[in-house]
Amino acid sequence: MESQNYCIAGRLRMLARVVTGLYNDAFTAEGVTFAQASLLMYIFPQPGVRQATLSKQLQIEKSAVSRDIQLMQRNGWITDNVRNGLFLTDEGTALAKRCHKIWKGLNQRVREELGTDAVDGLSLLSDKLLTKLPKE
Amino acid sequence: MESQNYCIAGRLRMLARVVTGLYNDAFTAEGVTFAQASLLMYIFPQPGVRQATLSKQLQIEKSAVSRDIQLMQRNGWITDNVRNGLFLTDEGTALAKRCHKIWKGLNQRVREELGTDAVDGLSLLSDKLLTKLPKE
DNA sequence: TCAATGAAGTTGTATATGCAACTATTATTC
DNA sequence: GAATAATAGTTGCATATACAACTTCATTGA
Repeated sequence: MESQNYCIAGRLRMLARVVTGLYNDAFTAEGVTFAQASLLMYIFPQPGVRQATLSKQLQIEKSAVSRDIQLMQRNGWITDNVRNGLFLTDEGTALAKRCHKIWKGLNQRVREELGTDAVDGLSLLSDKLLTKLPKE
Repeated sequence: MESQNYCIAGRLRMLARVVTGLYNDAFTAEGVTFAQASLLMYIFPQPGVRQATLSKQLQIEKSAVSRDIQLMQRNGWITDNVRNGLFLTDEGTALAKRCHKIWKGLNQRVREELGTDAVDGLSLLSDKLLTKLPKE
């Protein structure tokens, strides 16, 4: 092999940019970004979830979560009193469901196009990266 | 398998956040972010490279490249007359070399900790994602 | 030559993130 | 129960990105 010394971080960041664009396109019809749709879909099945929990689950810095939540609240998708756990409004709930439908189809399609091996490759990488390299 | 339906985009984005943090830490001593170090290391071997080329190589939107470059220019790492190709200043060149040294060690270490299989998994995923799913 | 095209860059606007420092809330210990 | 420690959330500040619209140049035809 030749280019077998590419940058792990650089490659992952590039792929993240590419798939983000791909997924974002699928959600523009709903007027949400993928990041927002993702949060909606994380909150939906765990009503009352704490920002700190989402921060760990998604590995997003707590201040970033705080701001994402504030934005979603301004959009009317999350109720007030954020410090006592997160709850979707009716509108937020409906949106989360529509996003999930979109996501399910898209993610399935992407998995098929990538193929089992590539997806398994991601799973393996993911496992190693999240368990072997956590901040000590 | 159970959790075999995770979100491809979500996972990639999470991994990108994690490795970004890891690589950023390694560059803080030099006062650069990984994103900046990466650009320096891309420009170094291709003096006079165009923003449009970097945009394609890194899959970063051209306006984002433009702003990254402006910032690096303000930092004194890139010469003026950006519209005629990018050139590192002496300071930028020296910094690029130091960054490359840091990167080489870190990336090697990360590769070893991840293991060949995980890295191959990333390579495969990368190949599929960049060839099979490009914006039509 | 000069108008039409197209590529490259820039700028307005917005989101997504991170780090540090600060505040607020809760839990622990004397 | 009050002081202290720990956890959660927020805010100031900065970078990284994206999309759309605009500007600059360079190319190409008639």
